[in-house]
Amino acid sequence: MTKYKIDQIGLSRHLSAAQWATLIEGCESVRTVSSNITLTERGTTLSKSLLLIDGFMGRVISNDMTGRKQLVAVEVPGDFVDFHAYPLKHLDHDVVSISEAKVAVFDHDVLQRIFDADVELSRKIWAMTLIDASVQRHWTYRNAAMRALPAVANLLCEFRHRLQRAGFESGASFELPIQQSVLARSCGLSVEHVSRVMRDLREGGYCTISGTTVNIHDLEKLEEIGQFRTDYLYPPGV
Amino acid sequence: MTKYKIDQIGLSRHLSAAQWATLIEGCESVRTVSSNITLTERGTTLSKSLLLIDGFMGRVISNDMTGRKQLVAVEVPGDFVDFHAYPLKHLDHDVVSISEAKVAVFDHDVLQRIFDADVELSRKIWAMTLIDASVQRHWTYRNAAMRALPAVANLLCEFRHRLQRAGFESGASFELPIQQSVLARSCGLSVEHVSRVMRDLREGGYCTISGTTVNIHDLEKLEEIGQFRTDYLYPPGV
DNA sequence: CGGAGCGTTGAGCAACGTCAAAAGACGTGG
DNA sequence: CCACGTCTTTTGACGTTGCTCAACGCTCCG
Repeated sequence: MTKYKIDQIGLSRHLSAAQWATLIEGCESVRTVSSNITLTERGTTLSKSLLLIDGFMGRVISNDMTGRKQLVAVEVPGDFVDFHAYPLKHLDHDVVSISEAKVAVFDHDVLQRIFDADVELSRKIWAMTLIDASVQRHWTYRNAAMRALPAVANLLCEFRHRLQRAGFESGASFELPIQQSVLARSCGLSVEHVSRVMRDLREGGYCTISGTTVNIHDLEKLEEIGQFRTDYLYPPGV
Repeated sequence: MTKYKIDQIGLSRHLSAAQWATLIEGCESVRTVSSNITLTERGTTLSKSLLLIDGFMGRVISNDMTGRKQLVAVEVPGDFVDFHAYPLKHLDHDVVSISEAKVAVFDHDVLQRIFDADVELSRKIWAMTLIDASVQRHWTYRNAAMRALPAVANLLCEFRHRLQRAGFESGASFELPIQQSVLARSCGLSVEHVSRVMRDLREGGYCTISGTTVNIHDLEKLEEIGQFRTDYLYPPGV
C-alpha cells in the first residue's frame, strides 16, 4: 500500500510500473521546500536520500574563500538528487532547491531492503546513476570546450530534452523556473554575460525567455548553435 | 585459480583481499597498449569492460566539427576505465591510452555472474563508480570556476593524491607520463597557456616538470594555489 | 510611493586564445 | 659520434572573449 501517490516521472521511466511501485512504497515522506533552500550540506553524514518529484534542484560546490557558488548539476523531476549519499554516506557538495520543489524522502535502510529484495531494480537504479555520471561528463565538456553562446544554447537544449522526458510538455515553449543567474552559475559565466548571450539568441530569432517560460523560435538552429546531441542523455531505445 | 597475477591497486583498495581475488578471477585477459591508442569509440556496443592496471588512460569527447578532443577524465591504475559500459552497453565518449598502458579485460556476462554471487562486492563496485562521479563533478567545477593557474595546480595535486593512493611513491616527486598537451586538454586550455602556467609554477618555486617526472618543491603552497581539498576523492577513513 | 530583486547596457580591462617562430628533446640511421 | 626529422616546449605579438564595475530600467510587492 503506497502511502504517497506519486506519478512515475523522469528517469524513473527506466523502471517498470511494478518496480516503480516497489520503490515508491519505500518513500518515507514527501517534503515541500521553497526556492533557494539548502537541503543537505557538504560533509554532513546522511541517512536519507531524496528523489525530486517536482521543481528544480541543484548540486552546488561553494568556495569559502571567494564566496562563489558553482552549480555542477541541475536536477529535474524524476532525478535522484543525492542518491549517491546512500553508498557514500556523505557528499562533496551542497544540495539546493532552485525553485519551489517537492522531494520524496527515502531512508537508506529501507532502500537497502528494497534493493536486496529486487536485484533487477537495484541494477536499474545503478544504471540511472551512471547516466547521471554521463550528464556530468557532458557538463565538464561544456565548461571546458564551449564558448558562452553555444554553451548556453546547449544547456537550454539539454533542459528541454530532459523535461520532455520527464513528461512535461515541450513543443515550442516550456516552463523553466530559473533565473539567468542559474544559467550563469551552471556555465561558469557572469550574469552580465549570460544576459548578453540571451540578447544574441533573442536577436537571432532562436530563443527568448520571458518570466519562467522559454520560447523556442527555431529549435533546429538552437541545437546547431549549441552543437546539441542527445547521446549523453541516453535516450530510451538507443 | 587466478589466471593473471595482478596486485591489488588504486580504488580497488576499497575491496577486501577476498573480494579482490573474486573479481580478478573473472579477468579474461590482460592487454597491453602503446600510447595514444583509442580502445573504444563513442557509440560502439560493448560486451567487455576494462580495469586499468598500469599507465594512464583518458575519456575523450571529440568534436567532429572543430576536431577538438576534450579530455573529460583521466584514469590512473586501479580505476575502471569504462565500467559504465557494463550496464549501459555503449558509451558517450572515446577511451584512449595516454601513455603505455596495461588493462585487465572483463566480460560483462562474467561480471554479472560475479556480482550476482556477491552482493557486497557489487555494492562496493557501485560505490567506486559513485566516487568516479564525484571526481567528475570536481572536473566540472574546475573547468567552470577556476582560472588557469589554480586549475593546473589543482589537477597536479589531484594526480599526486590519486597516484599515492594507487600505491605509487609520491613524496617530493612522482612519475606522470603525460605531456603538457594532456594537461591542456584536461583543463580546457591551450598548450601555450599551460606552458606559461608551468613557467609561473616553476618561477614561483612550487613545482617543475622534467620529462615524465613532476617535482614538487612546495606542496603546501601548491595545494594552496590550487585550492586543493581531498573530500571529493573520498579518501578512506573519512 | 519606495524598496528589493532581476535583467540590461556600456566602458575598460584582464585572461586566455591564436599565430608564428625558435629552441630543446629524443630517437634513428649513417 | 654526428646529422636529421619529429615531437614537445617555450616565447613573443596580437586579437578576442568574457569579467568587473557602475549605472539604469523594469516589475513586483508591501
